[in-house]
Amino acid sequence: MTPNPASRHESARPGRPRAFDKADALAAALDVFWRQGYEATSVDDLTRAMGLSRSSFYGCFGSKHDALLAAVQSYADASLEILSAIAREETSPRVAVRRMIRAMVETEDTCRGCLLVNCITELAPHDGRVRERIQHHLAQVESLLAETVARADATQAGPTDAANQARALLALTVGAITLRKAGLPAEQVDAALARAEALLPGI
Amino acid sequence: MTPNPASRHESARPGRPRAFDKADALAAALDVFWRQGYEATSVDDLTRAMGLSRSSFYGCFGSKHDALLAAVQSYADASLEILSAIAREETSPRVAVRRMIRAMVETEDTCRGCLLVNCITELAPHDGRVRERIQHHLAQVESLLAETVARADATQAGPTDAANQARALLALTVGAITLRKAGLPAEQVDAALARAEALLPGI
DNA sequence: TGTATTCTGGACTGCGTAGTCCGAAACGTC
DNA sequence: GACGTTTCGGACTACGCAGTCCAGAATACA
Repeated sequence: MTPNPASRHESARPGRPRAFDKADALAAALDVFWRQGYEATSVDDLTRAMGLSRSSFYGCFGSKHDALLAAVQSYADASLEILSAIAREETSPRVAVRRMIRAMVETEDTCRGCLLVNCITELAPHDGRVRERIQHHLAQVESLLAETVARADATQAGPTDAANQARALLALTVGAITLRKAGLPAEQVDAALARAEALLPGI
Repeated sequence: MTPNPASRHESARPGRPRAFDKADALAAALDVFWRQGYEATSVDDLTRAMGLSRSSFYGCFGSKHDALLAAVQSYADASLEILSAIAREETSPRVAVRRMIRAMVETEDTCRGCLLVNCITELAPHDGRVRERIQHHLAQVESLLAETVARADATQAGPTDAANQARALLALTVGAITLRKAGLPAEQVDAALARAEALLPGI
């Protein structure tokens, strides 16, 4: 085990400085996990993509599993930042919801899907730490959607209803991401999304 | 490679007869793939669950990947049979759609999700044979849903609209399966599904 | 009974795996 | 410049992996 993991990640301490940027390395690792999944990714795949030796990798990230957790956290943080920026800046709640869903479905390379969705299907049932982080993120996204939905229709039944509606939108989004990954053409998935969005009251 | 794979799977030929039932063995393999995924499953896991030796496994199924394809096919066939039975027997199109979605979401053990959804996220982008079979199955399910939706509302825009609506329902279902796998409680997912279903016209 | 054919258990191969370890290099500080 | 600390490259370990192979057992057919 690493003797004192936490203290090794601080800055401004004596000794030879790290020759790589930790954030860059994590981004590279995230990319590999995103494309290949956890089990199908070897530490050699990671170190090659990150440009690190094995000892640098283990010294900095602890283990393959810890690196995944860090990647998941980084992805979730970035994703939530994008979504809350939309919620913050877009005055029309309808448009905000549409843009949030589009932002989740249309990543740079749709056949990779969403890292978090990939981790749910591959790992959630038997990996408690991954599951917890993803559940937390899902809850945050759901809240964000629920707030926006409630803003769109102040006359609706109540917060429970807004939560249910937000969860339905979330399910719709996750399903759209998965159908895209299965190879369905973008137009078909978009048409289905548009059809579903148009039917939700207040949106 | 197996010299003549196809001819080895017929019945009534000379020589020592197989000591196990192929369908039972396939069902056991399917179960393991379903729970663990493809990469995380070793051939030892499979042979142990199936009660076979390695040579029996390879002699009968060819390879780990071929076994997965057979399991996927078997799962898809059984799934489609259940759904078309509902479409055939249920006179109310509304109820039929609701029951079909419930049948897809509520498998015996929801934390395993759906084998086909699992295979999409794990394998679809880089495994053409798995992707083709799943795409074919998704198209069949979508057709079935579209027919039922059209039956519910003969006055609607047309077959394209029914297809879009069916695809939206499919996305919703796939998303609900994934959220269940992520550990969201059944009541919450059911409430979201009910909310979404109630809003689709003609359902 | 004899023969051809197929199954079966288990040993075996070659390779890929996650993670460890050590000597040397590179830095901050004194 | 010397010292303490950290990083780095790469060899190394022990094990798990998918797939092969073979000798023997079990059957159908003649």
